[in-house]
Amino acid sequence: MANDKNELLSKNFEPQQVDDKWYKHWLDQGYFKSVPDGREPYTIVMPPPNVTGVLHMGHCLNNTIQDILIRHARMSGKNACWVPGTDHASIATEAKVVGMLRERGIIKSSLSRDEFLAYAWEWKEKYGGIILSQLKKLGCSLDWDRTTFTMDQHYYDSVVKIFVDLHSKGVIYRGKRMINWDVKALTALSDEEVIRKETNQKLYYLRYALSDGEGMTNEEDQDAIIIATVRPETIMGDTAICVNPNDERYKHLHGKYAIVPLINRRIPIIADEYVTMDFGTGALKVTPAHDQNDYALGQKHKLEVVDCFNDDGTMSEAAQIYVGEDRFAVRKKIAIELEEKGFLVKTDSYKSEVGYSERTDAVVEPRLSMQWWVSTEKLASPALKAVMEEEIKFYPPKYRNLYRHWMENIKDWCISRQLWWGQRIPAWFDEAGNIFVAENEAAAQQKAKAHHGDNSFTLKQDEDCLDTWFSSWLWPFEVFRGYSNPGNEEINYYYPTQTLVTAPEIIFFWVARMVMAGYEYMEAKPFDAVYFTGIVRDKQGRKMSKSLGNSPDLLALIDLYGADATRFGIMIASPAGNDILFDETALEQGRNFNNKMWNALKLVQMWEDKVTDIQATAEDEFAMRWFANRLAEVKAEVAEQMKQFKLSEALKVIYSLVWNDFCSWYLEWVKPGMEAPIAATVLEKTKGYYTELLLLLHPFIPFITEEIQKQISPESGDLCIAQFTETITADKTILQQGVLLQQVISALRDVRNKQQIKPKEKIQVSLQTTESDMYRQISDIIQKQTNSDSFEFVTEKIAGAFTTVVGKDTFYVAGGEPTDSGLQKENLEKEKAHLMSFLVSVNKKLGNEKFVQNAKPEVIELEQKKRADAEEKLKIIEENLQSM
RNA sequence: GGGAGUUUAGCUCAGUUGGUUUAGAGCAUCUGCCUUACAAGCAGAGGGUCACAGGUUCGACUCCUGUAACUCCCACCA
Repeated sequence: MANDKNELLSKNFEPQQVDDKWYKHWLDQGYFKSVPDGREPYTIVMPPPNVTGVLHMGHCLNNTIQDILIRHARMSGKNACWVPGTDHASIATEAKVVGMLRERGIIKSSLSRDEFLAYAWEWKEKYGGIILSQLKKLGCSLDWDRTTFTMDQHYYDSVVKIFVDLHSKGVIYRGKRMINWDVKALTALSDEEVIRKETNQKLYYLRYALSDGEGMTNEEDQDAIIIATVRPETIMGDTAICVNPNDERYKHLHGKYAIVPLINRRIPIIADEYVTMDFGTGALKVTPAHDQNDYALGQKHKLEVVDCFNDDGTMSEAAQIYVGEDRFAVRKKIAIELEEKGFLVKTDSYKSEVGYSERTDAVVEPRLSMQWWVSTEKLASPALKAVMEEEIKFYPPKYRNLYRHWMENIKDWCISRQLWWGQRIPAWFDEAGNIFVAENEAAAQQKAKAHHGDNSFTLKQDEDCLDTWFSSWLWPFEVFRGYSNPGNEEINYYYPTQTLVTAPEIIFFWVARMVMAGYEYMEAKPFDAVYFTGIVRDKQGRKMSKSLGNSPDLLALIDLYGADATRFGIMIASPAGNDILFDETALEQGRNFNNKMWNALKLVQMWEDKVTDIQATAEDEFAMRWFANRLAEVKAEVAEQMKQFKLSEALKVIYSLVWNDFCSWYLEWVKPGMEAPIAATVLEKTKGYYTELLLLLHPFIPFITEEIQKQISPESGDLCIAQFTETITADKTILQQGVLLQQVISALRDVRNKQQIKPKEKIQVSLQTTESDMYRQISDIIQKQTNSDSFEFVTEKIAGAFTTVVGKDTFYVAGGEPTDSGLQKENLEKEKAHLMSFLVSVNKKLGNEKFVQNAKPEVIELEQKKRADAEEKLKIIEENLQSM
């Protein structure tokens, strides 16, 4: 697969040349396929995107995280299984299909159910797979053979069976209630599908004349009652006016009647404490058909219900006027008419929360209607317990509170939708309105026959279908046919799954319900952990949306930067649960990182031509020992972070290890001179370290790591299925020596900068230290890294040289123009001042009797060491200052 | 109206049970470099009274109380 070793590598990494090649290779090798075996499983079921969807930044984040977890598990000896799929998304898809038909000049109502469904399936086959194929571009290591759709036959059947089962248990029932009605989609919505938005409205003050008992209007104002409403178009549905019984202004009106303007309906004036006296006029028009509260009031006071709207939000016959016109058009018109006829007293501007349909963005109409419901109380209790007792862990844990709050206040779930695309409700009615719930028509017939004792009936199936979430809550087990084929090998092996990665927005829609279904049907949790991603926002923190046009084209980004850079960019700053502010510069950072690694590869490959069997130098040995330990240290750190799902942090740490420790320090330390050879052992070790880095990075940026691995070692196996190596315990001493070396190099380079010594100009370094043995093994590195042509140990100050102190060692740098003693004096004075004030604070601490009494011995010891170190260093600096 | 969360360098965030050389990283900024792996780069530097006010403690970014700002969730004031 890999290029020939001697082939010239391109200047920069070109993802377009390698991404597809490797994805195809991994697929051909079947690396993403999982079958149950002796290994421990690591299972993730992908949150199935809507068939209507196209890949957006949210999917990118979500699936990148899942792929990182899955690849990390695969490389950790686990049997990794990641299941893809799509959701039929009843409302959203039906809306798309209706739209498509409209473009072709077909109206839905002119089609039979079967004809419509044929179009819907056609649409699904054509567009439904796009989003999954886009995930391949991202590098997602999904087990494609397991791809599941929520309307696959086994899945559809399971949904229906579960409906029947819950109905037989009395958990599912039918009831007439106030529901949220979507006038665009013409269906009921669950409470969760309603988005409340603060909306500017007008509050209309309307004058309702008081009735003399004969239904006559009286034109005098004192004989009227004024109400405030934001919905003047519903006055035709008014069946009472309500005031607070304690409201002195209206006490004389209790039991009297008022006249609804325009239609002259006579309605009673009732009293109820529900009404707030200081809102509006303290008098409320009661419209039981169009408001939840009014409905409750109506029930209590046995009021008539007048529904003045049609399904689609136009005025109904019952409204008497404006029949067939849209509710919002009528609102404007009726206000004018009311004003003209003297019923409108005034208007105020007013802000309130209005419910919008999540799917169609239509203003939701509260409506009384017969629907199917899931009683959630019993299902909720084990589901609440599992999260509270951390049998299921949430990352970040703050979402436990949110979950608890919802579960403790859970309401029944409206599951019927007046749509065709979805699982049809398995309930049949006879002419008398008896309901028979059964898996299929034959079974319903049997039930009906048993009920009637003969065949004197015809059955008609409920026209409605089920809420999408009533199918997606089975996802974690039915993708393994855990319900349709209970106890099969796969469900036993893969369930419970390990991690669910999803957005907090669907914690109620989906997460909570999967937990309920898991306990109800598998008698076990669906997953061990839930990782909540944040919301992807734009640079200014706004949500990405089509209307704002701030949602970047993901595929274009992948084309431009490559999949790895895209994954890097989205992951580098997105801790669990935090919203991420998407900024294209992060992708640039990812691309730059790829180039950095690519160039390191080029460097190492150049060394191939310089190999000899010479011995590694002491400096090489030091560099290698240091890097091996540094690598060990980071590996341990990364392992810990992965365990805690700190993916962003892990990536940052590896990034820094590669760029700073490996490229900036290690490679420079072992780099041979221009014409000099390199020891074979050094090259081999270096390639080994590089491979270790690639292993760590592979879950994050799979393509380039696979490519580089093949470049440095064409015979090696594929990184995709490679296993992480064991971690040794890092040696603290060598790590500290490494840090010291870096500090020395930086300090000397700083002197060069401050003295304005040109990079090409050599410097001469002298060192006054008590650790000359240690420095002897790294002196060549220091010289190489600071471009100095001499390095000597001395016992006193070098005249005319620039003095700088690192730790307890004093360096004298000569070279370039004569030293500016003012500058170096200033430098040392600054450091002196810093040490002095530091000493003051340490001394204060150590001088405090209570501190010495109460603090832990190791803390006191540390403070004493701090003091000793600071004093020693201060002494060195003062000596240097004196000799200036 | 109720609940939760956030507030640390210009930006995005780390900071584990209070003590780790008087707060770390990346990006951005500034200075000097086209040094043959890399200018999409290299080297170096600057930048924070840890939102504010109290309290507990020998010691607070870390614990407690209050205040402010922002974010999210839930909720039937027309």
